[in-house]
Amino acid sequence: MAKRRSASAKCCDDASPCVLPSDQSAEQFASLAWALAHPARVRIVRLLISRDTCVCGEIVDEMPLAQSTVSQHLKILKESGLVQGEVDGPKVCYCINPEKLAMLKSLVASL
Amino acid sequence: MAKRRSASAKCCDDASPCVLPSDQSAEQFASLAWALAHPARVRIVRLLISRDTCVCGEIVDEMPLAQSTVSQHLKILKESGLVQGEVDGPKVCYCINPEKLAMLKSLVASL
DNA sequence: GTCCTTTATCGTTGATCGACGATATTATCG
DNA sequence: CGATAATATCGTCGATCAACGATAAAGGAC
Repeated sequence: MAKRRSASAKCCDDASPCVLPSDQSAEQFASLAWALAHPARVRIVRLLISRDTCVCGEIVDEMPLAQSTVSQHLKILKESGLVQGEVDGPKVCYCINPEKLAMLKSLVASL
Repeated sequence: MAKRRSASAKCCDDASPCVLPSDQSAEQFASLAWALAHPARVRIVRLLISRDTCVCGEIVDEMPLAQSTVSQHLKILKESGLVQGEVDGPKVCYCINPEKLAMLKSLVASL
């Protein structure tokens, strides 16, 4: 949602980036907020922060959701940049991206 | 979205609150994040913070959106508790709810 | 009382979310 | 190479978002 806003006339023409005029920062903010706008994703992020060791499929076990659903949430988190995935054999280890997390904190703190 | 999660089996039965098990805080977090998960709402919140005087329909002028759309966003912000509206004659003045804002900052900072 | 202004609500439409099961993908192991 | 395990992706479905225009509602002004 935060990424590809529907280009509904009036806001932007053809090739323009379609950010609300003069506020690209709001886009960035909303994009990060969006990543955490779902309880499951909040839990995942908290989990990843708490465990320095990047977990992988343990996340699925922690959540009352299907594996595919968790995978989708992870994808969203990855797209937001808050989370990074690293392939480790057949598994994938996820971890927090500290820079993005710091950026989020900074953006919120400077509200 | 943050409020009435679709109750899709498996997660909760009849009258249960349907929070992800043992994490009601994630619900609260997500609810606040959701309020700011749209660039327009980020801009509105920033606007309200910058102007100590609670603005009203000026918000509409600041945004490239229809009046009804802005009103909808304001409704969402009000429901999140981040913003309060106060009737002033025919106009309505909006302002930030400092407590909710503080709560948001606290939740994010303690990530 | 009637107009005008301001804001909220309604109704619609298209797009996206969020959930799931089923299936594809990829890598290790025997 | 074939089987197994771990993830990702696909396809679907119902619900919600986000936008708009049109209309209702409420208060002030003349």
